[in-house]
Amino acid sequence: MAAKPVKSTKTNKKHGVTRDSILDAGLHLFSERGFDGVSVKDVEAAVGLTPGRGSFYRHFKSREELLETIVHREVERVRNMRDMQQRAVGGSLGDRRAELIMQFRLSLTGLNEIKALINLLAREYGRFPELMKQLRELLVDESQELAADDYAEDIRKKIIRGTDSAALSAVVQSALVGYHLANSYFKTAPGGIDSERFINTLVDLILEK
Amino acid sequence: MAAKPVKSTKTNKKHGVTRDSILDAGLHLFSERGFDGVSVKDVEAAVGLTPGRGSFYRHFKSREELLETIVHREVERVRNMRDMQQRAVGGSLGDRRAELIMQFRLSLTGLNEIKALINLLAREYGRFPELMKQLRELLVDESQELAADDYAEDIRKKIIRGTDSAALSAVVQSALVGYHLANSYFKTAPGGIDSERFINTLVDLILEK
DNA sequence: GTCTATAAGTAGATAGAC
DNA sequence: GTCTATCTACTTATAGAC
Repeated sequence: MAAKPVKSTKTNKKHGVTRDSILDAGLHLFSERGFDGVSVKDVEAAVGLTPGRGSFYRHFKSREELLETIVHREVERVRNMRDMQQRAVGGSLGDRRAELIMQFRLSLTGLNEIKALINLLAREYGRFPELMKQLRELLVDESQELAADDYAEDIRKKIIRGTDSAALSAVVQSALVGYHLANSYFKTAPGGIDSERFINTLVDLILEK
Repeated sequence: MAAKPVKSTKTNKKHGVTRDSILDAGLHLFSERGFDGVSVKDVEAAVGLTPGRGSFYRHFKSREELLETIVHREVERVRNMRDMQQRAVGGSLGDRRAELIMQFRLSLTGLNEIKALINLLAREYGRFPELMKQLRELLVDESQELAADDYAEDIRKKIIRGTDSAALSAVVQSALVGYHLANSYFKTAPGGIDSERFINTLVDLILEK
């Protein structure tokens, strides 16, 4: 299994550019200017290679392979982060209100964390369906189901309002995502409402009493 | 005032391609493939000109001018539509619940109407700030203030819940926009919740009792 | 692992004939 | 109003020297 010669333990970078530095630069460039707005030349320049000399191709076989690698790495990174946080917050206090507020805060900071990834894929809408699917699973499918289960229990206990826990989960998630995107795309909080005020209003809305 | 010679009443198209047909084609092409994904050649082909011959430039001085004209036309179109609907629904029934449901339905169909425009500008994030500003005014600033006024009155009358009408307006608008975008970008209703179920849950949430 | 050089293609835009 | 022809610039990607 460990048959490869001992060149270096992990990132054998000698003195040149690391694969990771290309991934980092690519994520931010693609996110800011779109896939077509970033030439291989731009990426080379960003990591300190002489622009236009094609040294990029020693690291990735094409511009498209770079994009795929970036998305995959980012999705995994965020999935791990979310799972860790979830374990940390889960049923920590008896106070459901405080717990919801904390959860919504984490949702917003989580969305902020993958801002660049969302941006990147939103730009390339319809062009890389396979990559889009990865984002959907992470952002919608997985997140929403988990919350819906909690809401169902709270509804039984008459802690939160309503009867349709799945729909409630969709409303809450949509509100948080919508708020985040309005902030992100228009660089202004909708109606000038800051995130704490937004979260408080949302929590008041779903809590019974 | 009416000094121009009587060439033709409105769209003097002789027999060639109309300016409007280029705008229509441009909107849909840009929306589907992004600004950089659509060459002048593509636009020419779409309206029946020989691709690659540059006849496009008799109608618009550049590809960028085409984009600006498209956005301006679309924003005006939707603003007019919204204002007409608003007059039609305003205080029509004594039933506030039915009225809210109707309003949210109109919001969602309105968002659907400008799907192509939203798509187009979301792709070019950060590149055409002036055009983005037009969309924000239409979609966030104008819409949200109007709703907030209604909510403030309803809160006084104890018809709807909460104390912060501006924040409530932001939550509602964010939920609707978030729901629309999830549908639009992932081509699947979040959590499999259809729009009527979503709207009902949202209305139940904000109504007192 | 980076450089030089270069191939082959496509883009936006213009001038002028019809 | 459309077509022919063309200029210039830039793109992805490869081959081979160091």
